[in-house]
Amino acid sequence: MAYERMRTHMDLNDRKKLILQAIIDEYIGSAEPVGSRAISKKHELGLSSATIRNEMADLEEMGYLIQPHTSAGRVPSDAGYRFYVNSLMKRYQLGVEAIERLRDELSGRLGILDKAVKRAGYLASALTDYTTVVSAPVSERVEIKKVDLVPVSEESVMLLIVTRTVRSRIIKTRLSFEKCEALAAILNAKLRDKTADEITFNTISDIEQEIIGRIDVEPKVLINVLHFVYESVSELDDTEIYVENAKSILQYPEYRDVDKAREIFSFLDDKSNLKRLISETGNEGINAKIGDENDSEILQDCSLVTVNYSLDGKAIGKLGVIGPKRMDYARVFASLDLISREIDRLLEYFSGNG
Amino acid sequence: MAYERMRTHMDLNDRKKLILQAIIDEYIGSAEPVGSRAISKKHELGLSSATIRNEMADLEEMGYLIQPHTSAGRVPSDAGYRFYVNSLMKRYQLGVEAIERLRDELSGRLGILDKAVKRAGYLASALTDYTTVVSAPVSERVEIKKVDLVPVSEESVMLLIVTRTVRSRIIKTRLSFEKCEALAAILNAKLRDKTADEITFNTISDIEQEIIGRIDVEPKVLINVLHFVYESVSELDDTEIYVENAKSILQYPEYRDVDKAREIFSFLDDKSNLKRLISETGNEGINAKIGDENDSEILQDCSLVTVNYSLDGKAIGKLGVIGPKRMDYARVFASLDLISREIDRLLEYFSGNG
DNA sequence: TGTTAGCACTCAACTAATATGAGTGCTAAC
DNA sequence: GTTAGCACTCATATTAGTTGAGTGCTAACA
Repeated sequence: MAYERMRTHMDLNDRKKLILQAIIDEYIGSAEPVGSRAISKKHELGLSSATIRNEMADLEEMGYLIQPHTSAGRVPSDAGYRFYVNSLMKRYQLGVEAIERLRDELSGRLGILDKAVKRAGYLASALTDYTTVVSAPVSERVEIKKVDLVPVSEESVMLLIVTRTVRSRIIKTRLSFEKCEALAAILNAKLRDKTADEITFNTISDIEQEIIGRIDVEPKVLINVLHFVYESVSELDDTEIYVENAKSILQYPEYRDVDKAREIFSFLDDKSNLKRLISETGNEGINAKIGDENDSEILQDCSLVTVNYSLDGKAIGKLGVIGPKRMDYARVFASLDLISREIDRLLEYFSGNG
Repeated sequence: MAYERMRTHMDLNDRKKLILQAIIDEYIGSAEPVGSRAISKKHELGLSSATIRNEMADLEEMGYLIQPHTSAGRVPSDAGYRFYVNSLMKRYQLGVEAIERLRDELSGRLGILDKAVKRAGYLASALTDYTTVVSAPVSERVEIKKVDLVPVSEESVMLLIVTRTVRSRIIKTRLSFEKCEALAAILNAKLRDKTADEITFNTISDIEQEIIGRIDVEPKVLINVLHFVYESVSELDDTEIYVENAKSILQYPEYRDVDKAREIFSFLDDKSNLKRLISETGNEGINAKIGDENDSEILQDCSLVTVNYSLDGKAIGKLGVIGPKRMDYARVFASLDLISREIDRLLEYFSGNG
């Protein structure tokens, strides 16, 4: 027992590392338990299957491999993947065309920021062929650039709040074009260049006082409008979350079971799950949660790799890739690295500091 | 043969209708071939299984039923469903609470029209538990209410086009706040209350002439801005399409086969498919396409039920439900009927004619 | 003439028995 | 330390046999 424990903590020698790497590489491709013969043949280690078998037995004892049953090959354990991700994984170089295309698609004829982020999620899913989750920028530092009221019918007015993006909502109220303009002017004077967290209920009360007497609006209407302004401003902080390419889950053999797939789909449909999920990941660089490192029961057989994107060196949103534990980590890491850097660049650009 | 053909065109007597209805009702619930004994027992027709068997044989001969194999029960054919939908189906009454909730959710704290429509799709999927496809209003008659230019950083300006909804895009260009305002004023004077199809390239040229000399902007910048204005206005016509609750597909036994499900997911992911699909449906009232009535290969085992929603009696968008052929048509028809009427009401309201 | 009981027949789906073969661990020889 | 060889294991595939739901047809009955 003492001996066993020693072994468990012993460092892997180079040959063991090579073999473990070969097994995981193999398994990532095949999703089938890997046998000693396959390794001995396909990977040129110059070792017989018997030798590999011995090493595999050791690796299993150390907790890096699992044997589903006596007469099957080996499958990486969570610890095996973890070791692979930390120490074994080869750098993956994305093709130049892929990088070029990415740049184009992200910055090209790109509309609004929300969409840039959504698009980044889409691109990550295209690059990796896994499902992606992306959270739109958290907006504590987002300044209000403009507020506007536009009558869109006789009985309704559209409230616009322009920050780095636009939010809009319809307010059911009768308000003439002129009164809208007058109201908007005051709102702008008071709200422009403020950030969402600077605007309190008091700010709104001030505005109310300002308006009363200066503009002739029914109190009921005014309260209605200001109510929505406040609500909309408060909502600026709401993190939007987008899921892209959920269907890719169905293509991996570990989810041939429809019920399992359905569980994940339901999980991905619930934004509150996703917000929690994505908020629980590391805040620096690229981060992987493998199998049981995920808190959520449903993701025990998945890995989640996330990256932060930032502005002025401060993380403001995350992009994550969800796939089977045997995902192609090297490729995913490379893709996320690239995309996050491109988003950073883009945000820098639009924020006017660049 | 002559006799057979006669039979095929013969009208169904009441008893046959009752039996066919019983079979389809049964099959909609179970997804398993329906046997004569089950009908004889569960539905109080006062007939023995032998009699039912005889009738079933007739119904099969007439093309309304199919026997998957000799020793199985009967399954409705496409023609069977068609007859059911046209003549047999019972009116379905949605619960009062469901209707109330729908009204609340649709009109309550509802933001913008795009979202109302998306929400309607969501509600339809919640009401029926099938996948829904909904196309946002086609905008030929949408008037431009306001155009605005807002600087959002030192190097970028946001272009806003407000119609019944808002579209926005970022233009990378240096433009001071004052110049933005001046430009916006001219754009508004020229574009307000025009519909997208009224604005041609000439309109834009006019505006260009107007601006040159009056406002001091670099020609390059001006051309850039006007280019985007034109492009954005042209894009107003783009039909947006939303799919809701695609995952519901996985819950029906006809899609236990992951590959089949995946096909459909891919199909639903491709907006061009959906646009074609939804444009090929009837333009009045509620419309069903059953099985092979769908042009698309992939939907041969599905039914698609659509309804138009309209403004001033003119259809401007569609809402569709996609599910297995044995879908609960009565429920789907009732749900779509209700929702489309509610949307009509809502649009009427916001358009200011109501 | 329409209805039904009864019976022989069919065939998908389940079960059990058997074969296959990929892969292992262990031993003994190199 | 490495490896050939062999006995052993066990998931998977194959086959044969059984079951039972459901049918069509016939003959008797109201």
